[in-house]
Amino acid sequence: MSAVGPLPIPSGCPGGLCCLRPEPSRPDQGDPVSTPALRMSTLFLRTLREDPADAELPSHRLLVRAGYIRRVAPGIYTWLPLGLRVLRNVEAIVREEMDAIGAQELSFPALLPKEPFEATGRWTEYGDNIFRLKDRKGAEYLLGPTHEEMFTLTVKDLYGSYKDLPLSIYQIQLKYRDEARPRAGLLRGREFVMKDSYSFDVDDAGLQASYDAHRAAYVKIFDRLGFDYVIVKATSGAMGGSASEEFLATAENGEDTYVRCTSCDYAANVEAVKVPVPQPIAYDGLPAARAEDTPGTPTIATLVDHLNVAFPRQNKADLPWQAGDTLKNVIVMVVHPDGRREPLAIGLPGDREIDEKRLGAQVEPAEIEAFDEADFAKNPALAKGYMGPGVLGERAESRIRYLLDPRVVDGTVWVTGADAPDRHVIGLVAGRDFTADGTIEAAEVRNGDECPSCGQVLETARGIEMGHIFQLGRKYAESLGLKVLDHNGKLVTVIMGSYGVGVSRAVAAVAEGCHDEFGLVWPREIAPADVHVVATGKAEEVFAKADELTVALAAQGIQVICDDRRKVSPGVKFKDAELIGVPTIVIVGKGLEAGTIEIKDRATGDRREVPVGQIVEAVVAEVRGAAL
RNA sequence: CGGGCUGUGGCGCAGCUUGGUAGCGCGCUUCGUUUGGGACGAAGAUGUCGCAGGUUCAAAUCCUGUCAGCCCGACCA
Repeated sequence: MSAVGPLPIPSGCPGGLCCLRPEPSRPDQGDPVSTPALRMSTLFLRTLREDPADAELPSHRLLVRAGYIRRVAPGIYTWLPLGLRVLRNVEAIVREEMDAIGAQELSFPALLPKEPFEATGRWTEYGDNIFRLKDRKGAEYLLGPTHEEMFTLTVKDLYGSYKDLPLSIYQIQLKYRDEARPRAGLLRGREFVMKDSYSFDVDDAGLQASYDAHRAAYVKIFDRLGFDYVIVKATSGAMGGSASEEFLATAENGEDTYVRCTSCDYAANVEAVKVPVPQPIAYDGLPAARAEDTPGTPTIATLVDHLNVAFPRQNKADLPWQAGDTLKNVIVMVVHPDGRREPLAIGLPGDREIDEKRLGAQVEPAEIEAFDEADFAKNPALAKGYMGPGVLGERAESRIRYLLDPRVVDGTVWVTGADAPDRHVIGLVAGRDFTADGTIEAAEVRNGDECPSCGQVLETARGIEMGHIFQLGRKYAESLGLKVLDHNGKLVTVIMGSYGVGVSRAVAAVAEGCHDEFGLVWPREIAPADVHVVATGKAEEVFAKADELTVALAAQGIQVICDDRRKVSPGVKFKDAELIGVPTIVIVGKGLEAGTIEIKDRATGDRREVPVGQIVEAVVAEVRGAAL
């Protein structure tokens, strides 16, 4: 048995703290590369007994408490040694899967000149979200919030022929966005690590192939990251583009709401849900619409109450009037990027609210503002609280564009405003009595809504956006002039795809999904180490054995954290091990007298005693087995 | 940008109503005891009480202003 003393640390490692860089991929020959262990006695780490006051979400709380990250400024964090290891592990997975589909890694600066962003209009469109700065000469720069321009311009710079394509390139880089409200630790920061890749193809078929390859790679990445996720249809947001899917980590605390079908495999971000359009209904023989006095009924609730008192239903006596029988008309102000303001009227069933996110996605890149009292004053045709289709529409008196919820098909019958104070129209038939300028997906999506794919029931859930893939199309290629010569010698605009993974966000998302009351519970592939060896007791023999085991495991290429702290009570060590969340905990202690060492599974709590002589292979099997 | 809350040692907090020596727990240092579930004793170190004005003999405490942070909402990848 070796005496406790200087540890046989592999050469090149000054103190066991040096292995913070991603582990290089192992040589194929199968010769295990020894990995320096982290020793708690010297590890730059301080765990906190209490939760930090400014953290709410479990991921934020635990990452700070367990000593993975420290806040420096709002939305800006330091990666401490353990955290950096996890981050690097996530990066390594992303890198491997991107490389596997032939994407090539490069790295753009985070500090960028403004000119490319002016060329695409985003210097202004991105607004306050850009961190801007000036150099000593007064030239303007920004910290890149995203790098579409750089990717596009660099390809333009170097390539000019269809023979050069297809091409997929990516980077893992820090991004900067001056969030109005950074929150939830790493989940929404102002500085964050993102993998973004772009594909460049000459035609739609090529784009589709590149998209499919990325999609497959993303499935592998998120499978390996080891948390529950869903792939949902999405809108492409400010980036522009068409086909689009998001990878969401399922999480109650997530910021994104999505729906999934309880019967088929349909899933979509609420912003992207398309309402199933009912068949038009024949309206021959329906009674004519009639306007009635409905005093004091400017809201749907007051209107429904009044209807049931003053105009109880005759034909369906057992069905009182409901909010869904009314057609609610709402006006918003659409503000275009050039500052132009245009009112927009939306008609939807009275039992639904406008979902501002869904509406926003429809009018992108324009923004929505309230249509206020002053705006009403400028449009005398509008009777606030009693607006109806009578005056709405581009060819109607108000000249305001009027779009309907897709549920309002021809033949549906409604109660709606009569465009005069205290008056409503009953029995107004869509298609017969009014038409609109089109339809719009702006009504809220609710739990229980009909699935647009199979007609069954949708349920809503929350998630964290982890990845987003979409077919960008020609937007950036056009505005930046990225063209190549095709095989006929003609210039064609390149078609691009855009694919992002929130790398630092993934660390938080995994933590959000993988923890218990005691601390973090990392999936094996991204854990800061494979094994956490805990030496308990004060016997020299215990520390010597823990040391020996640590070295032996490291020699097998296993990453080890060894709690070799003297004068620290076992309770503290156990608590720290559980907080830190390495998947396998090995306890060298009281069992040693009987010749055994304990292996404990962090996730399940299962523990077993293993004879000292078999401990190395038992741990190796545990690690390799679970890691596949 | 709206609403709410909070700024006191590295962390978590009390003290403020009613002005008068800046306190507690954790952590940290030293010594001793302890060592299988966040040990114990003793002795220590660490504070421009967010900042700036004002009132007062005297301000962490009262007044005015200001800045910052967190949470909810809006917005956003």
